[in-house]
Amino acid sequence: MATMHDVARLARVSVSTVSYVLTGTRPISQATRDKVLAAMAELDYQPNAMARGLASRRSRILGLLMPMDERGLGATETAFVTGAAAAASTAGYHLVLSPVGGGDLDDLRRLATQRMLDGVVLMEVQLADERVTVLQEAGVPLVLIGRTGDTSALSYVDIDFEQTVREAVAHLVGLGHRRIVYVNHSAATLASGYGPALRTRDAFVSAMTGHGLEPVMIAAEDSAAGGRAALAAAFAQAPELTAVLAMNETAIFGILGELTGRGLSVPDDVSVVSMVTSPQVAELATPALTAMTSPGSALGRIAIEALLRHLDGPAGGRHQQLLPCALEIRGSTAAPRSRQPMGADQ
Amino acid sequence: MATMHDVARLARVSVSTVSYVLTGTRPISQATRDKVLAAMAELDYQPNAMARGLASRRSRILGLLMPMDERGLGATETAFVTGAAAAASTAGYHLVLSPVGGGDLDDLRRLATQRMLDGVVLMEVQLADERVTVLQEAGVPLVLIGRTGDTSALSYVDIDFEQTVREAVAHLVGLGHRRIVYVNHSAATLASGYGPALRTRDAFVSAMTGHGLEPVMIAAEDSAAGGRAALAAAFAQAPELTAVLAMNETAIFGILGELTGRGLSVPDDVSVVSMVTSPQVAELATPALTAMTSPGSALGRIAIEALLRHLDGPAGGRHQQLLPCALEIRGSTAAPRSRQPMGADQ
DNA sequence: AATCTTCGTCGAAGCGGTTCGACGAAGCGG
DNA sequence: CCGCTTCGTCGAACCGCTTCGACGAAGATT
Repeated sequence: MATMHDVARLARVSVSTVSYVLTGTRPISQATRDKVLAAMAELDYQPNAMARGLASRRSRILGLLMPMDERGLGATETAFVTGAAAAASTAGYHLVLSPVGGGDLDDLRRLATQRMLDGVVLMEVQLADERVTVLQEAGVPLVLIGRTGDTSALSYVDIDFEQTVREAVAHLVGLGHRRIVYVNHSAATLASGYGPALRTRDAFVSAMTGHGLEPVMIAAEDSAAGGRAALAAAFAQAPELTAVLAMNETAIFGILGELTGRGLSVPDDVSVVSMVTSPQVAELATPALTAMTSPGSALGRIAIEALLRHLDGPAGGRHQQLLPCALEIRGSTAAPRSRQPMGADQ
Repeated sequence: MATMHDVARLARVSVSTVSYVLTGTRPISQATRDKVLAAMAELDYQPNAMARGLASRRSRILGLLMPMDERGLGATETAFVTGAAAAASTAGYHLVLSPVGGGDLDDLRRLATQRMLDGVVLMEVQLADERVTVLQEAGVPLVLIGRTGDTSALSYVDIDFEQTVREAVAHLVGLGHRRIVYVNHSAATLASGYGPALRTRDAFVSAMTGHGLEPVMIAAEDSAAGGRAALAAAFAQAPELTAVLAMNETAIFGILGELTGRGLSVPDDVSVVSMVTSPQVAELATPALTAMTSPGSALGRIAIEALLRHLDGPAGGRHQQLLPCALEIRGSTAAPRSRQPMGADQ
């Protein structure tokens, strides 16, 4: 393994010159630069990341802390990760994914405090998130995906749930639906302060009310069984429902199964819209689901770019941005059977 | 940020003594150790990972190179990752996940060659995998999940596909099925030399032949549409089929949809077994799928443990191990309608 | 022409640890 | 009682790179 000294000797320059060629910190004449580059190529030189990190006090490693529960990562999260990785790589940074579950805050603290990470992107932030506190105390630059309850001081990128729900509801209302049920995450999730669940709930209420319609929300466990139960509950509360809006990638399959089980056809009897859903998952269902597609990879890229800005200038200030999901119409929505489309209010 | 010097000064010992307390490389008296530990606690000392890595030539970081395609990570892969992360953490190592796609071999080479990773676990290994070559050239200790074509020189952990297929077939045959179709990954995937697809194909042929039955295999694209097409092809080739064995988590939903579309009921008309499938996914379907559950987290743990053994003693030699999937019977398999169970051959 | 910048390069001092050789103090057998 | 290990500790030399101050050679300024 060649070192900088080897390169310097071969190129007949000093080590510092080699370093300047590498980092561009000081001007170097073209002739010298060429000599050095030739020597590096000949020796197949690769800088030692540890030494570089120690001397420069920057590891050039960014952490992406992601949740890893038993359910696995959806295509949405994956798009997010690849978007972030690409952005980091472009900027010459490595992105390491750390599967810190809820429990191991200590592990997180260690990572942050050992100066191994220049900055961190936090996924799936809770409204009150201990990890944020830990990282702030450790003084690690931070960008959130999602928002804490108090959004004042931190940088974040998040899905614009309000806008997304509004669009989804408008789509259904535009088709002529009046009785629309929103299937959210579980009651426990809501109680735990999961931002997306709470925000969409509120947005749904306000969107429906805005159309002069009555909002009905059902909480569903994240499982197929939960979806089936939720649909039953929905019919109990709103017997004439003609459309279901759901933000629960797991439950939605139960919902569809139960619909079929009741002899109801999608979309003729009941329209279904799935929110924050990747095209891949939407296509799994028969018929393919009309869905609000999340801006996954853009979200990842923007988060990393904001983080990098923080590293360069601490004066950078906060970056706060919301991105809406895009409506993609597939086979699971249509005008309700019993009425004409009403052209509604948009 | 306190350094070792600060700790040494406060404890009135030399830096090397502090280091020995930390690493346990040399004996230290209890009295001194206590003084040092007290000083560390008081200063809230955390060793600097970079400095430690530079001096010791070990980063204490293990890499897990995982594929990140658009489809996302299944629960199977996730279990794998969490198993690996837990094992690494127990041993005092960090595990970083690197989402290296197919393209960026350079990025991989850089990571490996910059001495940032002590060792690497490679997921989703192809029969002929360039990444293996790159890493071997870089001299990075390596453990594979999956196997290359030539298994002689490398350490690996893999699913025992032969055994898994044999069990799945035995289950169906035991129920009385005679016409069983195997839905594999796509023809392109097979052609690309994807080990699991090839091994299960061979195992299926041999298992069926062993029962005196004719093996019928269909290649399916990894999509719901692919599954539907595959089922149509299956009925074309084997009109009286009563059971489908599938190893394609995506296509299986299309298969189920198409079955329902044809007015066939699962499991009464056709039994379905899904291979290398997590309980979470199996439960998504209605009825829940009888599946061969992969030993995900065990696989991850074992891979990391083998890797750590490589780091300690290069004399460690290879570690090669196969783990079978466990049959979990749910609602998608039953005796075929037209015949009695036959008690078959086990 | 003398002085002042700017440019390009060098040498050396760290960055925060690990590790090796050395060395005094005990503990030991003979 | 003496020489010989063993134990516990220290000092110093790195690990491979960045970065700062210095300095000679040009080019610009007056």
